[in-house]
Amino acid sequence: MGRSPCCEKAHTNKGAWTKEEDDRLVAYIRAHGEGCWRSLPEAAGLLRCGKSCRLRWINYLRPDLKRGNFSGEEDGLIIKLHSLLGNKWSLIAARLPGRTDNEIKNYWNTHIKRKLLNRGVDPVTHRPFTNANPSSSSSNSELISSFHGKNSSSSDEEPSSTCRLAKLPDLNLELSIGPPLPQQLEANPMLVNSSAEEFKHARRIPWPQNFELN
DNA sequence: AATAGCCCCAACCGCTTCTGG
DNA sequence: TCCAGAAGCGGTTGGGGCTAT
Repeated sequence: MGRSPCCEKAHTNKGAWTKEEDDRLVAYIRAHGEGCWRSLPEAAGLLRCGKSCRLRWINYLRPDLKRGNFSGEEDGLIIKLHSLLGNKWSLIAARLPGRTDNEIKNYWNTHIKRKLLNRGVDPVTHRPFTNANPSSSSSNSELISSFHGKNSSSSDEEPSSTCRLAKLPDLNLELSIGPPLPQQLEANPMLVNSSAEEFKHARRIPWPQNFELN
């Protein structure tokens, strides 16, 4: 019937991680690298399930994490990417060096969603609500909303990704593995820290067939 | 000073997808 | 090609901290 549990729950800790557990996990990964999460807890001497270890490492302990507030630039990027990708947090995180999918998801739900609502923009569709004030200046969300408006002729159907990209020329979705081109770096400094490593987590989302990157 | 309500975020859960045999 | 196990993803929740009353 149900799926077997990912680990032997009777013998695992749950809840907040202690300093000692963090230290053990970091020490183990420093020594052995990220490997088999399922066997890691036992090997590292942790009474946690592998999933929990993976999450703790990815979301909190990784040395390349950027802590602290999101910049305005990151804000705008998240909104744009969300308008294109929806709740594909791992894909969005892949475009924001040092940020995790969980962090972006939380930030979206607690800050950006509210911000868009205050502007009269539906955070799900990125379209203005019918009673939205059309007179304000062109913020990112409004740029996106106005684009959606032009393409929403018949139904709730989402426009194709290629179509969306064509309308958002300032958004670089260079999602192939490899260093960005010099002209791409010049156009978007956010790409400086991008690497194949960032796309490890994004590899499983299939792109639309006609998805043009350049 | 006490406490009720709210906000934020770390962590969990269940499902999907990938991979190797 | 199929299947089982492992990894990854996104939605949801619990609880600690902050603020208002």
